[in-house]
Amino acid sequence: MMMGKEDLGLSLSLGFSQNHHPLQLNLKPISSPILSNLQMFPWNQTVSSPDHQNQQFLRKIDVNSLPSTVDLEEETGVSSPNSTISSTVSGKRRSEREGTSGGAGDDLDITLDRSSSRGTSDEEEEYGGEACRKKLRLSKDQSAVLEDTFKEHNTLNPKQKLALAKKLGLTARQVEVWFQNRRARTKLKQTEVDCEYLKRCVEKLTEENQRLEKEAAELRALKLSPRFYGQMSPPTTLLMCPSCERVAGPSNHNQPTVSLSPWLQMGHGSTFDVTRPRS
DNA sequence: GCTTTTTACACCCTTACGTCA
DNA sequence: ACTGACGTAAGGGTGTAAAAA
Repeated sequence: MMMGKEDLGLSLSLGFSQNHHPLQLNLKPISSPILSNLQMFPWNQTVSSPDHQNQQFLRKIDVNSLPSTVDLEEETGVSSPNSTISSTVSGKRRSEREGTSGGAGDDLDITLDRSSSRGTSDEEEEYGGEACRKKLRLSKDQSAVLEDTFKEHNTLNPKQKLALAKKLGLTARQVEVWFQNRRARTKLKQTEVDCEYLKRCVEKLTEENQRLEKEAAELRALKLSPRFYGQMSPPTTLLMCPSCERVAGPSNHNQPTVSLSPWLQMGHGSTFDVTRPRS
């Protein structure tokens, strides 16, 4: 099955160590271990899952059980008294397209308009009685079931969608929309978490950068001081030849000055100053 | 076997409605 | 009662992969 764009989502992992080890940037198509702990649901589950997953799902939701309109009315009456259910909307309905392959969507539409507890003739007149979008407010129970299902799989195949729609007394399109919006909400929250994390990374990197710049300035000052210059031990890190960019081996700490360049031992005739930024 | 068209699905952006402070 | 902010159901556009022609 196809992969959505967000399956290619970029995650960024930066590791900070107490010993100022190099930062690690891991760009990979999955969430970082740190961020994934904050991630509520897996992203890479696809509807192309094996049949056993569908069967497992269908075991929980009885495809053959009719939606309980009585229960639905009770739910909307108790937990969502202001629910206004109408699936009659303008524009091309996806369920119409689905009807060509499944045919069950039409049956599901029957259950909708009856459960409106606030739909009045005034409102029908206000909206012209047709072709105007009236927003459905899902009941708490419906939302809970949808939420539980989403935790199991954040996408549904057509069978699962229809079964869930039947169970909840909704249209397949409504279930589909709910899952789509739910995925969007999850992604948004994850983006916010990632953003916060990256902000903290920037702060730490800024601090680290300032610290290193300060350290470099101190080293430059130290080098310019003749009193300390002669006492300096040769550099033990960042020994890279400026001409060929080869990294030298460990310097000899018995050598008194930096003038004994490891590059000389490597056959180079010149020295370079690791305390001075290369231009 | 290859190309084009169709179909189904997911995502994104946006709109509009319901709720609440 | 009014209003703005916010959450969210739903519409429409677009991209993509698989199936069909």
